[in-house]
Amino acid sequence: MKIKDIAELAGVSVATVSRVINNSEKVKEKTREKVLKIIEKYGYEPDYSAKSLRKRSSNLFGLLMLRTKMVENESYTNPFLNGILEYFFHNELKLIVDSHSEKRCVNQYRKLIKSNLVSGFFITDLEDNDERVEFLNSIKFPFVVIGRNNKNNFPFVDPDNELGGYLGIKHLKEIGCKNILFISGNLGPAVTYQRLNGVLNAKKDFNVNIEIVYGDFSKKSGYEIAKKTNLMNYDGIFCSSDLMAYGVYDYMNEKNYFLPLIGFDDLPSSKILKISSINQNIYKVGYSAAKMIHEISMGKEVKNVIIPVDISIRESTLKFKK
Amino acid sequence: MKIKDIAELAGVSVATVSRVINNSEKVKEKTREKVLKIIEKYGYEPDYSAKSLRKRSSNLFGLLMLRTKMVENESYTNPFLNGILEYFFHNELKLIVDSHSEKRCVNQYRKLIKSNLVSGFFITDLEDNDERVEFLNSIKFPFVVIGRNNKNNFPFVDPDNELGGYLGIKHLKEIGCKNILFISGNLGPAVTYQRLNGVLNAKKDFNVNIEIVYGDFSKKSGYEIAKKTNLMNYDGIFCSSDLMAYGVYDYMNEKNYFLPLIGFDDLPSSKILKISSINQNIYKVGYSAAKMIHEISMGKEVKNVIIPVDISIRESTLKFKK
DNA sequence: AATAATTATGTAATCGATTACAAAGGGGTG
DNA sequence: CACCCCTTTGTAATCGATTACATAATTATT
Repeated sequence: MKIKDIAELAGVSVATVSRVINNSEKVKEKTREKVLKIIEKYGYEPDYSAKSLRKRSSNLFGLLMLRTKMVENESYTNPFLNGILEYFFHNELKLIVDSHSEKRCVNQYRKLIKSNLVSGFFITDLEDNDERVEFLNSIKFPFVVIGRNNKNNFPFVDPDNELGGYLGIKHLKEIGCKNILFISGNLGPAVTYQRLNGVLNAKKDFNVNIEIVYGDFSKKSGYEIAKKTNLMNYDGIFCSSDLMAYGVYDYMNEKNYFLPLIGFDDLPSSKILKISSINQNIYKVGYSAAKMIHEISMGKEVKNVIIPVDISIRESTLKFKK
Repeated sequence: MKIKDIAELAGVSVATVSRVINNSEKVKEKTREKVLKIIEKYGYEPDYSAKSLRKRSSNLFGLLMLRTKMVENESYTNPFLNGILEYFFHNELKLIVDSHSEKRCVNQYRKLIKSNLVSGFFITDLEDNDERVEFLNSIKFPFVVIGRNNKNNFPFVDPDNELGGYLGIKHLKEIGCKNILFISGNLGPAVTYQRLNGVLNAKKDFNVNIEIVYGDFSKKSGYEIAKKTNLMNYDGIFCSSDLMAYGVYDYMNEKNYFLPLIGFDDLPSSKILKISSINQNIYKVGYSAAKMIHEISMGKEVKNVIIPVDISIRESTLKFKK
């Protein structure tokens, strides 16, 4: 069933049918109804390829994720996808999901662009020394980066990690902590600095003592830091990742000695372990990114978006509330 | 840059270029090299729409997920996607991910088909009273169902839930349990029966006492069952979902009274809580489903696939080992 | 060397939509 | 009724690939 068939059945030309489908030009109301009836009756849908070929544009967008990160950051993917899909669904856009390995992935992007398969794409897990940086600088094609990238001027959506750091300390202060251990991630990723900044701002605002040590975001590093630190010196612990908080939690469980504990990321497990955590609103990140790539692809000017974060307060801190 | 440009630059006709690209017919080696050099030089990629329009087929496949389920079964999505993407990546296929709400989703599938956008799709979370069942019976279009559906004869991929039930009991027996409480999911979903069957088979084989009670897969129901049951009567607990196991775990923590505990699904949190669980190998489910839809779309005969499951043994049972 | 057989290449139709341009239809006015 | 203007509709070119068929080039056969 193609446009020609519909045209014949309705006794009009293909141009008229096309006009009805696309609301492009004025069509007499009577004709429109006649055509719509036939379309409805036969459940006609325009051929996707023909349409994009002729229009020289598609409503497909690409999301290429690093395979390793996809597995590591498992709990990021789902809300992020959900956010994108929510926006896409309401705007009749479609998402192509693909994975790529660390190396030689630029070719995948290049292919996507050159074959006119997508009208834009999302970039995740971009690091400064990434081969994609040079590539992204060289193309004139719509894309949105998830996560800030200090060195470049790419359009981005990013959770407000700084606010997250701030909120964590604020909450600890509120339940009465005065000597806080902040377990930061390793210096390198942008989020490390952002979270740290928030913590330092809060330190000023709330006048608390904060000791800073550095892990590497992993559970293991959290555990080991807890082990080699004299926890007696502190009355609250804030970790720059949930995984590190889980490590600390494990250690505290072993020693049966508990301090107020906050993580960062609000992974599903934190709910189950009842550990307070900073929630990054990844769903909204996805939604905003989707909106952004859509607008960019239509040639609109866009502003970068910083998504506010929340704190999910649970027993790990609540039970210490004075 | 289109095929005509390449043809002119290489001094051949478009047909020849097309032949080189598709390895379709014999092309003189010298000509091939000449053409490939130009293609390489200019980074030419065939236009995707033009290709699919002419070929009347695409290498896109669709995955429509229920929004509610996507959020609920968060930890399912990622390994499942990963499995699909792994296969797709190596076979140059692309995945379109879309979401749909409970109602009126059949139209989305119909649209996908009629617009020739995809060459097949995955069906997830299919229930017996689903409006999609009738639809799927009515179409002649490639699809694969994830999860068995007893009433229909659709091609499917499914984890071996029965084996999972069996392995759980087997393990409890091995660490010395003789009176086991099995907390089943509610009667309804196919998995409930499958897991239950495995449990009953194991009961016969291993000669243990098993009491069966019914929850609804949720954490809350696990907690409440634990609360109203006299746990003293048992020396081991096997839950038909990790969430229920978490509920039981919570209760045991409160009472500081512990029994060997196994969950089902092996959610990420189980690793952190160190609760033994049945691992469904969702990654492999995805991979197999991808392979299957690919083969179906090429007209091959396929056999349904049942993916073996494992048991992840952790402290929740290990520490009771005699 | 002439012819047949085989291989390599080119020409042009085709996939199913959109849209520029042309043409027809309809209404109002003097 | 003739003329003009505006609305509505139709014709045909076009997007960029694939491929049936025709033809040219090459090799093999006698």
